[in-house]
Amino acid sequence: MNFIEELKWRQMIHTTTPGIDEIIQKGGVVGYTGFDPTASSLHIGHLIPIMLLVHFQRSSNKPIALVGGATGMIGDPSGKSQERNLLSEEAIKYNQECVRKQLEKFLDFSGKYSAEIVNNIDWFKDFNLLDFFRDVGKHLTVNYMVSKDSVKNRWESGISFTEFSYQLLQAYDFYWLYTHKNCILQMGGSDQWGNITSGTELVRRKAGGEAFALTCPLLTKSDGKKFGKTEGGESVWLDPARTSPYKFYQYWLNVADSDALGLLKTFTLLTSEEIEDLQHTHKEKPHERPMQKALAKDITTRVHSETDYRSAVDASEILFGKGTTESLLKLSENDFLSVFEGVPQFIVSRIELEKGIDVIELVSEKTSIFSSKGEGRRMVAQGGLSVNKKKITDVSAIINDSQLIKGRYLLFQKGKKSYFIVKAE
RNA sequence: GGGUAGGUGCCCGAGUGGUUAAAGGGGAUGGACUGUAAAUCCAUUGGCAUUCGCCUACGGUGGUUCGAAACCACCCCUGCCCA
Repeated sequence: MNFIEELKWRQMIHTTTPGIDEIIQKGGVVGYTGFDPTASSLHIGHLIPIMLLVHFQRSSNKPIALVGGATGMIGDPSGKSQERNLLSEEAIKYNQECVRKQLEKFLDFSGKYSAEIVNNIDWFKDFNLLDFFRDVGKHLTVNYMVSKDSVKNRWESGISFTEFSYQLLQAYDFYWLYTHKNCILQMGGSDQWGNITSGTELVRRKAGGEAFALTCPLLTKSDGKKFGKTEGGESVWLDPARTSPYKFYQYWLNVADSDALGLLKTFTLLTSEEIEDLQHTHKEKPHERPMQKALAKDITTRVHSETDYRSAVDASEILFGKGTTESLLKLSENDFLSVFEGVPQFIVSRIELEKGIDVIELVSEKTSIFSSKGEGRRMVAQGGLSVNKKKITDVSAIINDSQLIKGRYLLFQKGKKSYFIVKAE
């Protein structure tokens, strides 16, 4: 399989430096991509460069994932409209360890083209300032650096010397990998073009060698919203502690039809035939959303696990399928808890519940499912509240302990999608 | 420092003495439709009581008035222009 051809049909190429096709043809190339440890987990936006590495390795090349322990301390100005706060050294150390573990899930660390993870702190920590200026700074002019979009875009609002120097560090990474690991290709998002070419330039001037750049397009959603954010605006993380596998699965399942094709190409390893089949099926039965289902299945399985995928599907069935009060009552306590994991919980006194509590009071005073009694009353009257999957329409209904699931839980729904658990204690 | 325009509900924005809890739009939430989509349509969007009603609200503090978000005074803040 040819790397460039593969990326082409997947529409994952934005720009490349000339001559890359011929170099890659021969195979056995070493290439890398960088990840800054700005958080303790990668999010789905990072999956794009990860997929670049995956395809790279699958087409018989050696991928290197660089964790930016050093560059993460500086902050990349690319795509950022303002100067950012620096993270503490400990935070970065912790983050880079977490990031490293996540990367290990995607790449093959055995065989001829075994992947490698490096950390640029290793070559920067003992690099003193004067040496850096003499050995690196001397090779690139400020004029050249200023002409980069990442710097230009900040010209009016201001950019610190620290962030300005970022591209030199990244350029040096490339140079270091070129000289120590024989790495000749750097990949990244299209916003990285400037930083990457600073690297190829440094390799050319300082080592007289030729290095290559490949960037992929930044993803946009058809509705114009930012890719990788939930409706609520929070990022979709790879770390199950931050974004539960269920939510993760749901994110992909809910992508718009118009986005699904591109996402399938970018994020899954399905072949073009398989993807075409899915498109056909989708055209015939759009309501079944085969593209989204395949997308969600593939990614959830690879990022989490088969088991996580299964339980996400099960949970979705109960939450959104024809789940009824009966199927709800059939769940074991453990299944119940795992299906509703991450759902906001409220605790209500069992004694009060035995006496019976007015729905409106329970929903707006004992808990904050609704923000006021007025709102609660309104919503109930409009059919916006269900208890244990049954709609409540009577404003004066009384909730008591006989309705508890497993003798302990009440499942409230605001509308169709928002769930709340009330626990009796 | 001088001049000028302005500060209204989650946001934008109308309103310039009384049927104004405050037009309109956006957003948000709920409902219908549906595919857990998009589009569309309907409803709700200060709090309490829900039955008349009561309370809190239009930058802040006082004042004029039977009555003010609107008029006056002072103060605070923001935009723009000039030095």
